[in-house]
Amino acid sequence: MSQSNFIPTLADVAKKAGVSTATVSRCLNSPDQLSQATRKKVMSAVAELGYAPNFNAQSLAARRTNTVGAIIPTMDNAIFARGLQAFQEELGNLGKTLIVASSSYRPDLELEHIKTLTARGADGLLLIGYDRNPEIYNFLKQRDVPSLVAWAYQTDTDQTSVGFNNEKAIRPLIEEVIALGHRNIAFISAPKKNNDRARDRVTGVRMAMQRAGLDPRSLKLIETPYSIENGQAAFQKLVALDCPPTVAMCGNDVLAAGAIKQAKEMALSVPDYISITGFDDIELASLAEPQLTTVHVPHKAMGKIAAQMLGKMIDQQIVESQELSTELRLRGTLTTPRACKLK
Amino acid sequence: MSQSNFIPTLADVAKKAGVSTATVSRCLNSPDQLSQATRKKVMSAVAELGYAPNFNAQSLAARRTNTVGAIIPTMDNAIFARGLQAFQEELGNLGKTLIVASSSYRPDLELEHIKTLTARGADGLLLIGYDRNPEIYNFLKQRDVPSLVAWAYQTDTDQTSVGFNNEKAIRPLIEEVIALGHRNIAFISAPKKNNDRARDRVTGVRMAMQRAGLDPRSLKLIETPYSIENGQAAFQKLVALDCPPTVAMCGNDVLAAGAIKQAKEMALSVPDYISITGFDDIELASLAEPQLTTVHVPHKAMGKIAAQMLGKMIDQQIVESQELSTELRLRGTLTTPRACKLK
DNA sequence: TCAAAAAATGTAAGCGCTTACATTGACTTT
DNA sequence: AAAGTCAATGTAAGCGCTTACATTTTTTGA
Repeated sequence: MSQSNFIPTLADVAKKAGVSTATVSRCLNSPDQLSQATRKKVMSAVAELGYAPNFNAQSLAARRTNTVGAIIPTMDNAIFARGLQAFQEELGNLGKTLIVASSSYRPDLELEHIKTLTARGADGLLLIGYDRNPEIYNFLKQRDVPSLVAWAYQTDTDQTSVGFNNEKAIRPLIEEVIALGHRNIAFISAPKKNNDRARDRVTGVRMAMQRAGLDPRSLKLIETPYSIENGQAAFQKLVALDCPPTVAMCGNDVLAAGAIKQAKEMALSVPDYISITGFDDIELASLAEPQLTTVHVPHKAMGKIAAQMLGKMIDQQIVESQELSTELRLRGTLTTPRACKLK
Repeated sequence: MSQSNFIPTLADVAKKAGVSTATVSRCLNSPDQLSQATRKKVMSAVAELGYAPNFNAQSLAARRTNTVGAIIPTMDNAIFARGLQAFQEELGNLGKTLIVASSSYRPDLELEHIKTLTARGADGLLLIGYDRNPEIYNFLKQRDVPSLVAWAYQTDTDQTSVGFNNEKAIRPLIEEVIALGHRNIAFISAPKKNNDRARDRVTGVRMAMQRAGLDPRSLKLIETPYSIENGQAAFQKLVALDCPPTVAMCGNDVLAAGAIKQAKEMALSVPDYISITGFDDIELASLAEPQLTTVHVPHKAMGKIAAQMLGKMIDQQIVESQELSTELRLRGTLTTPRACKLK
């Protein structure tokens, strides 16, 4: 307790202010219960000592942490980084702190993080997508921790969510592709396993093909984790095919960026030789050359709304799932297929 | 305590295993102190009850949190997102959790977050850059919280850091610019106030000009926060000048991307009419058209090393600041100035 | 003016852990 | 066989807060 790094406690403040610890606690948590005079006394003691409450003690005693956890696949993807940034800002407004963990798209890691965050007493959890072991949902229910699913929206579940329906979101895009005359379609997707968003996008494409009288099984599908390099590799595989597709639709913009890059390296004209589309509309999309045709997703808004919803859920309020709308962004990488121009 | 959402405590485990709470605690924290038999008993009780320690109680009692805090300007910038992702992964390996806060480049917010994170008992703090009120450093010292500065490296301070010297990092780039014959140079920087990294880059440029016999005051400097739009606006201002520069050097790649975009919109050829350079070498850089000449920074490695260093600092080990090296990436956006080709 | 109600404050029992210290046996030594 | 070691475990005192309940003070109303 040398004067140099002495950390004051509630009791120190109480002594200095000449009141009980309960009063100090009240002064900090519900000031209106105190008389003006006492409040002033306490406040100046707080200021003088530079007191800051010990968070752990606070949480332990009050049984709430004012902390929410978010488990995202990776921060190293603009869409999550951006959404999380907004999420965190709004959380700050609500007086809550964020703890982030990333699962690297691995269910086992996700489970582990969920347990850790729960042990830390997270008041609520933000999860990405629906797909996970029911065991996890049971655990959450058992622990009574509210959780919000983001980046996805489904109606056939009681899990609250904020996001969009991926199947529906990709629909205008695939319909445009088909309308332009494409019949030889490829899709570069993230691995569909454990990833409902990726899966729903593919399903959306297949359904539209069916509706248009095309054989959904004719879709050339490649699954590969999101990254520029993987996008390049997948694209290369596609154009090496006997009968290369006239359009390479991509599960997200990062993959699409890889495809564009590879096309350039191979001196294949986009979109004249082959069209390319993305999903997400990150900055990259409008910076690419030509600009990427993609589906715009309101990541920032989603993060903000997620924070508000989770805040309410933590306060035991009933919250309805919220569907956000996405928007087709037609830009330069999509045109009619090479074989049937002017068809 | 209904069977449904009953959360077991240490005491419950102890009772079930027929031992004292101390034994259970030891079993979890230093198992080798126990006899094989007891350990087994305890472990199975733990498993049976699905026990997980309450983090807050743990921290309160043990006076350490196994948590580190990071305060970054924004997650919404690939460099920090990437660095942080690596930081967090490595932290996970060390059994520590990360709490992130973002300051939005505002010193007041940074201070506030530092206080919050300290109150939460963060065992250590990751900070970006050196520039901050001495009051903050005093606070940290007083509270005895180890802190590591990243994304910068300076020798004339006792604050431990991991990063690179921004002045030095930009040197090969500006020297190349000058060597190519550019004499009318512009620099689009982030606001230099409270941002040593931005400032050092400008200083580096000025110093090189001086060394080359150019007047450093002739540097056309624009300060604007990092964003594509701001890059565009700044670039527009530059080319509207009576005597537009032959090269627009940018404080980072995001600004540079904006500049390239604007150049395209104005149909000004890059690099023939005007050269553009960036800093950071984010994915964008090699995706742009033409590819951006920039300075490569090892963000991922920095994040990882930062975690290791901070881990050691928390364990009271002495740690030396570490300098990382950057590398010039000459690509397509830089060439000789229009006025003096073949000079 | 005085009892009753309301407001302000104090008392003290935890919250779920860790850990210094005490205790208990089982083994060594001599 | 007594004394000393040492490993394994138990006891219990906190860690710094919150909050139910008790107590005191002030306000109110008739």
